[in-house]
Amino acid sequence: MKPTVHDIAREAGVSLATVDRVLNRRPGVRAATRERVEEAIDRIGFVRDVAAANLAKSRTYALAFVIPESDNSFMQALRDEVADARLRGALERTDIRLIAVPAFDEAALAQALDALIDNPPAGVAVVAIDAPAIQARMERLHEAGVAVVTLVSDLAASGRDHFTGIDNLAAGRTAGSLMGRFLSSRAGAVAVIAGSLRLGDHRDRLTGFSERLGEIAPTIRLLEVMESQDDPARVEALLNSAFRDHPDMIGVYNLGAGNRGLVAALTQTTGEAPVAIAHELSPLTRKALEDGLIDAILNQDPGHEIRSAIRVLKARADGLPVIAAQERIRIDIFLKDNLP
Amino acid sequence: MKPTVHDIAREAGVSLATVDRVLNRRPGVRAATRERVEEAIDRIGFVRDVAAANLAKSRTYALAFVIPESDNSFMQALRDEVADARLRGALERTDIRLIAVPAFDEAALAQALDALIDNPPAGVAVVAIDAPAIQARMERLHEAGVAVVTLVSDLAASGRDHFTGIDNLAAGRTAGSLMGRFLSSRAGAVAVIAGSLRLGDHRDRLTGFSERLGEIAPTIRLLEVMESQDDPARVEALLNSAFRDHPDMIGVYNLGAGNRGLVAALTQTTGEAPVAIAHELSPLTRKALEDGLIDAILNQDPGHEIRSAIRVLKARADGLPVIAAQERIRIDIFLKDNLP
DNA sequence: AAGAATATGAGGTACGTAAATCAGAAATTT
DNA sequence: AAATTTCTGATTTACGTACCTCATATTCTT
Repeated sequence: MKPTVHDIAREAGVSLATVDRVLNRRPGVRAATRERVEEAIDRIGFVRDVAAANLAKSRTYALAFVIPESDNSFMQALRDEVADARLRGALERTDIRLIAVPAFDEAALAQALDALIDNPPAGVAVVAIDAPAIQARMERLHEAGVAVVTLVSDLAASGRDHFTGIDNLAAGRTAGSLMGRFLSSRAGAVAVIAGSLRLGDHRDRLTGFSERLGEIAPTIRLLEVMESQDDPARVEALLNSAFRDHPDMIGVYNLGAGNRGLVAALTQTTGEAPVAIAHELSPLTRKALEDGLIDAILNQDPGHEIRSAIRVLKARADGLPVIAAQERIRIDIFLKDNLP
Repeated sequence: MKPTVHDIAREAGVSLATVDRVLNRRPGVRAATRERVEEAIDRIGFVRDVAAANLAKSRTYALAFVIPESDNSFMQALRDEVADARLRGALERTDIRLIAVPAFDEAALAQALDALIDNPPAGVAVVAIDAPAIQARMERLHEAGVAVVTLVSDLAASGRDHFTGIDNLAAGRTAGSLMGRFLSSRAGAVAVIAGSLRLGDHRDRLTGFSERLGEIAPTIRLLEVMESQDDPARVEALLNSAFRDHPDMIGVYNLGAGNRGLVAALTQTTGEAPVAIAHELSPLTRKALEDGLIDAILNQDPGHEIRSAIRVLKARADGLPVIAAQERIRIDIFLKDNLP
């Protein structure tokens, strides 16, 4: 039979109250007694029954998710996943609030965080803009005992407890590998479009891509990176002019959002189709993959990210350790053949 | 506040006992009353608190995993994951038994299943051999009210409730895509090694691979498939002779186990390295990826599979529906750049 | 209409933990 | 040695559900 708190008490020769004090780090236990209890816990292999504990605590974890209200499908999916998690809240004893803030708007984000500082939940997950004002607020939350997680895009250095998102340098390298191998030994130019190089994740992807492509396909000429602000129209315009200016363009990597523009530009190309690689699986990119317009999609699963963030926030709120390996978000590669 | 059974009782104007009878399908409730209660449940949006329910039931789910005792790293990993899940059992209220049976041994598997029929757990997960004797036993278990899941390798048609594993046809196509694209427009031969074509998953992979490679790279000459019985030594021998017999061999796909033999054979090749694709990430294949010996690894995550199987078995044991989308096992593609 | 059968109500205990109270013991200070 | 502070024990209630018993109400049989 699974050992219970009563077994600890008996085993350590103390009362239930003392066991409770030790288990829940309440004061009023001499060091010697505490050790006796902990030793008994180890000896009989007691594991707290989380279900019963939560039931007794009737604890709910108040969590807040701060996510930009961009209309790109990835952020949309992220918000949808939060909404889903919100519905599951009753079962998981979470009370989740979704706070949508204007995208790229540092002031609005800062304001949202200030509101959270005034009325702090147990944990906060933020798709952060890497700016001092934001970092300062993250640290303030952290110091107030709030569990803090950055989502998708990390801060350079911050009071965050954890980053939930992919390794964007590795993602860029992966894109570089695929581009290089798909192009094989062909010679020509490759265009790269970023949303904004002020975003840490976009910078990392660019770095990784350039490095790896250089290693694997030195004959390729990498065009200067273009910035789209994640705007599909701009992506399309930039690409169209690039195709015009560089007739030998044989590859495109869109490392940001705005894939609608990528697909539009690719549809218009004539002659041999360029190799196209982009990020984030959506109905649009899925169809483009199936149609052969796009050759590979790198993806981070928004559902995984939200669920991981929730697990981490709950664990941190309880002062429990996080199993890093379990919370690593994978870089998925999708071809038309392994679509989920 | 989350509604409880008491709220249902009040709302439906019945006693707690009646609510309990309705919730747990106990007899002794008139149809009209039952409807009143169910209507109240819907109206107030009651969701049973699973944690409290399990606590009250002090229910544990007795589950059995039947897995071949092959020494290849994937089956090893699968068994390790079961062992891990076993340790978590106290928390998740599962009592998991791992039954290792000799690989490829139909009689031993049948015997193991017979033992389970005599002393049926709540759920069984089996890495099944596709044979009538096995199917019959699966159906017998199913009819005895045991939740039944096939693991990794599915049966053609069976009384199973669910298949936990990847779509192997899609996996084969994915391998075909990668092989075709990595080889680009080169001409030459590609070798395929299977474990045994009597295994459904290996057959599917082969079919997918051949189809897709034919579509994408018609200039490639596909050598006749070789069978290794998942034995590394045989894989190596087969490959060595293939390299000798076909000097234009530019690609290898090992769709079964025995990657140690693949790596050994690849290490000995001279001249331009062939494109190599294999299944299952392990320390060995990981290193081969990093060293550039292997170009891509397709992977199914054993941890995901075991956890998914447990979720499905628990849900089935409770008569709850399974969210198919959530239980789909993905085909992971790993290059040296996106290793986890 | 009496008896039998079936529905329902009322109330309790249990699951394993949290959290509180209060009394008494032990250690520390004065 | 007395007063104070710090530990510890004993006991209780609560969380939401399951499951049991017993009593009473309602319906069905004959």
